[in-house]
Amino acid sequence: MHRLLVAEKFSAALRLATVLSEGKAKRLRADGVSQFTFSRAGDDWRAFPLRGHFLNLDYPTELNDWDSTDLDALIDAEPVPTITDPETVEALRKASETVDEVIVATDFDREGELIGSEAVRVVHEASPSAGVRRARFSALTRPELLATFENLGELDEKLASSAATREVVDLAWGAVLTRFLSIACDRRGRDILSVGRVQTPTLALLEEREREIEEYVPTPWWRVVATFARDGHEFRAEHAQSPFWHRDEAEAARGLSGLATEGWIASIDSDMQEERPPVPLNTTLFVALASRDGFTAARAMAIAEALYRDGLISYPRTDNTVYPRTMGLRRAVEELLESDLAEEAKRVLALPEIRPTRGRTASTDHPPIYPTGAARRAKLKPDAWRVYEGIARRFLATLSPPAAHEVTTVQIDLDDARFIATGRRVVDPGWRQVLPSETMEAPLPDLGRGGDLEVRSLRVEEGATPPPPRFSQGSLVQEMERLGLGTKSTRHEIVQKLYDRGYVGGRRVRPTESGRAVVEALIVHAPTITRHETTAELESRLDAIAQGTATPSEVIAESRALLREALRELRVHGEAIARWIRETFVWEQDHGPCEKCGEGRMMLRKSRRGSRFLGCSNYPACKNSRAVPRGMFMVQAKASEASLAG
DNA sequence: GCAAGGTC
Repeated sequence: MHRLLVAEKFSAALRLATVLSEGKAKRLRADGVSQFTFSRAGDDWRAFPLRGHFLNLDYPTELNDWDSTDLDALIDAEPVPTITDPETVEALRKASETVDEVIVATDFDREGELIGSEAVRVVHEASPSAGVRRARFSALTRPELLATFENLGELDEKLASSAATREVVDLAWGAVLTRFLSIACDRRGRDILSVGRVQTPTLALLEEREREIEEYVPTPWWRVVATFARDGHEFRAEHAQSPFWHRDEAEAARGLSGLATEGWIASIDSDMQEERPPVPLNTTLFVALASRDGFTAARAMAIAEALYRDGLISYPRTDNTVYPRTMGLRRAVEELLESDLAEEAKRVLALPEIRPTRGRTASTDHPPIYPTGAARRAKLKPDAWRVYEGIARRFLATLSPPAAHEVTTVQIDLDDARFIATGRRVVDPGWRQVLPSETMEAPLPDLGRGGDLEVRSLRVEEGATPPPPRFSQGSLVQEMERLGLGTKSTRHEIVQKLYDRGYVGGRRVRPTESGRAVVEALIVHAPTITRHETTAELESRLDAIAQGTATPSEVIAESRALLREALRELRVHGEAIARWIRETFVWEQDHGPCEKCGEGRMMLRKSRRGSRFLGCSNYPACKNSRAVPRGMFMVQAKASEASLAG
């Protein structure tokens, strides 16, 4: 028997081959693809690594001329799969020539099922009678894989066709609306106005937040604050009724404190509080943490991918926040003994038992992100080390005991007013030892059993409630996850895309005027594509396909009807929309008269590489150009080539 | 040249 094992990626093929062969698999390179051969139970096996999807949908060539293609025709057009990775497909075909059985071992999710079913089609071109089975596993651990291969299942063609339906729907909405807006606003080439099922609702979130900020009416507050001292050590206490929402109430409360020069401690209460260690990292949490450290989402993922390829961390694209039971946590900690975090690892190994925390999402994809190899600071670039260190410390923290804090509440009387001070002291750092925080400690001075306190100051502070904050890239990715927009593998790319299109800018993500004009036009005239609920509705129809209660053609027909309606409405208002968006663009791109020729205007342009600069509108007669003023756009490297060596 | 989804 010749069995062919098809994996979604290199690391999975390697792991499958290693486990199933008891470590005896041989690596060979055939037709440009590294593969693994081994024997098992008297059969010849070969593990073949794909590189994700090798097909992509596209419209037939005659529909790819934007000027001559009627968009109604595009809605009803049947897209055709095109091979995007011919080398892999050719190698797979060669590897399939004498195969008796193909075992689909791609990721255990909807896209994995589609990738697998497409791979089976390639296999059957070479070996039409080959049998097909499916290996479903939720972790590449030995026990899990051995159990899976004792009990192989069938390929789920319905699930695969639900993924194929998503492809058709996404392409149709994206292509039709992108072309409509781009053509209407006369924006071609690298300046197209893109629209999509995930990017547009994400932009709408940012637009909505921006509106909330603009329309926000701050509420003023007043706080009555006293500074007390004991033995020369000052601390702050607040009036028990703070904050006050009226100035005179605050002034009256201060008045009641009178002219007292001493405060009297009415009570001191101490309470022990346990701070539980954090949950394991999935992609979204990882991006959120990295974002707090100043990394963009795309840069954080690029570094994580490079660390993964170097064997230093586990697969970085995962929804899971629960370590699989079969994972071997102790081994993973022992691995770190060779790293610059050896001391921290030793502390975990010295614990009587290793009990990991668990998050809410136990999914079937990959384990949470954890370190798989030992790294040293001196061997990595500073950014790569920071990311690695963050992941490794987080991992150790999830295995560490809780931190214990003593929280002290002191009630102080000042004439007829009551003030409250709270302090916080670390009693047992627990996991905080490996993942410290700057705000852990805020102790009060030793107050003994009470008594008098010196009053150093008594004042009214005033301020106002702040508007909701702008999203960071990290909090945006978290919000996308919460709303079901995008996947662990694509959310950071979508955010990056909004920057690349010039729809958003800034370190806190803020829509540009152009981005706002585009999304506002769509909110009014094509709301379907701007709502995150549209994705949820699509998901439920895709589930129906997977369960056999709907067919792909039904769902595609429904989607086409909605798209036709959106296009009709957009066309009715086409001219007004185009004028609105174009005027906004011109206004936003115009950075004043050219200082060189004095005739042209300095306009925001995009270079061939995608970066932005200001160039004279009289180009090529005037070649004046300069950098974009800071803060307008966050210009950033894609960092896809990120290497780790330092 | 359009999307979103995989992975490198």
